[in-house]
Amino acid sequence: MAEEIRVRIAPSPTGKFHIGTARTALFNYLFAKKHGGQFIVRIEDTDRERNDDVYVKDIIDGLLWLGLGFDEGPPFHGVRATPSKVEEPEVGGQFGPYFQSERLDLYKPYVEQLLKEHLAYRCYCTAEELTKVREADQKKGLAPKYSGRCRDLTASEIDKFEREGRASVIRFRTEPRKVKFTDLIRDEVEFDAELFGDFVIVRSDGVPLFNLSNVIDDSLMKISHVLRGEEHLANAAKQIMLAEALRIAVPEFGHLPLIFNPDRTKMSKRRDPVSVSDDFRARGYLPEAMVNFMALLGWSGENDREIYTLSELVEEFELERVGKSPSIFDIEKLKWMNGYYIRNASIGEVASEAQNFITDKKLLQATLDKPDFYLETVVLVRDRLKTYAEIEEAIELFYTAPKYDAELLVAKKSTAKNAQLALVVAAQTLKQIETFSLDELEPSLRGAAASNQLTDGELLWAVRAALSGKAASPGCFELLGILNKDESLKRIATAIKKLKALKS
RNA sequence: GGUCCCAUCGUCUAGUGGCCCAGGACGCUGGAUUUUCAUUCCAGAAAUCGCGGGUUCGACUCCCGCUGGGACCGCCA
Repeated sequence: MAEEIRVRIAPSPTGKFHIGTARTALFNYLFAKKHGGQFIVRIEDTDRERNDDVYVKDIIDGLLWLGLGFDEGPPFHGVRATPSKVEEPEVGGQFGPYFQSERLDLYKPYVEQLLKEHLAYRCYCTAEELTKVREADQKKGLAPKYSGRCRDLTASEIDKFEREGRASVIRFRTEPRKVKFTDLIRDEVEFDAELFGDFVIVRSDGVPLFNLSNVIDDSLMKISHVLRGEEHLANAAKQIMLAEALRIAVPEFGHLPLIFNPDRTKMSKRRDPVSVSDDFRARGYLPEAMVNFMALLGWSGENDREIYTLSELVEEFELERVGKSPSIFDIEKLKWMNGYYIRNASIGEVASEAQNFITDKKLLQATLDKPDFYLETVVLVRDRLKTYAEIEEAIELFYTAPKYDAELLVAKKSTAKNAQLALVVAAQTLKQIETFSLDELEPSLRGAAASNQLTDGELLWAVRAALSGKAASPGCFELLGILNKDESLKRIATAIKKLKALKS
């Protein structure tokens, strides 16, 4: 099989780029690149009511952000989308257009052919009639399927409907048969076509429906493998029937297990973090962590390995190692992985990426004004970050004197009295030191603690708390080193005042 | 209701008849380092492999049934 591997994702722009779509895109990308194939994006925007171009942009931006550049797809330089990070992928392609709404004419001959060969027919039933029947069926516990009322209309009946100006849809004439296929992930799958009934393939406004346009486009675009969510499993059977009727190529299908919430329900737009841009990118997650994490949802490599870059995934990816059972999206593990990637990124990268998450204008300006100082602060906080969004809270103490309660200054096994003593002693000691360096700071303060019957912990906690105003922060000496003499002494003085006030 | 799919620690998963009274990771607990937090390191608890039958000398692994969960059944995709 020297056939070229060509895969696609076919999102419909009816919402923000969904994490499930992203995972599907990832697996398609990995599969294609592993085999030297092409990854294609086709926007299925035939549902005029629900489409919006802002979603097209969101989807394409998201793909590029994740690093999933595509070989063919819609243009993103124009109005419909803009590129973000990543090297610009080749866009457009010889099988365009890549917006389904621009391909409507392409479907016409196929529909005509189906009609002519009586493999499809016009149905004049109104939507109301059908809903009524469907609801009645469901109540009776019957499988809801089309009755076939318009299946064998006579010429005069058709004539009559047409003269009445009745709208019509086009239905595919489903023959009683079994549709069998070998799914790349689920192996042998079989459906009884009779259960589908004669499904609609063209709407009354002449726009082809998903199953039809999808299968025609896949054929026209020479798609070799279709990897998509499990919710499409039954569609595969319909599409195979359609493709056979149309005498066009049928791609290989592979249906990926779905991703669920912790409560085992499908992730929903309304309550769950599913938007790649809003819920992950904007919250300070790294694309590398997202990719790595998503890959492990349903796929696993060998040797218990957990950490993979995109290109390593391309290298290791095997469709055979994709599981069949649905997985739950565990945000805790994502957070861990995100933190891992932050810790392993360079200081420079963390600094510049995290900077985008500083919302306070003055703080942001301060980091911009003194980039070297900002870099130093990042060195101190980087290992504590789980997401970039935490940067602001982590570094603000380096820029403004903190607000806190006096109680904070007292170490766990210490007393307010000792805390005050510690601060006074520390201040005296620090005043003697000209330039704050770790080498000098540490022995001096420890010595000061010892000679005043204070434990290291009591003294260092008090000083650290005075400097940071937080129960958790970088270390005492690091803080002193970066805040420097004047600011440190000032904060310690404030702390001493607080303690005095506490007593009275 | 019908059809189809799925089923190993709380979660992501390894495991393709004996190496598994089940391995890794997240999370959790304890410890070490340490001035706090985080990092790092070490240790631990955590799955009678959904249940019941088979097949086999031997089953997490194969077969059947059951149960549970999910998806789909639109003039959405």
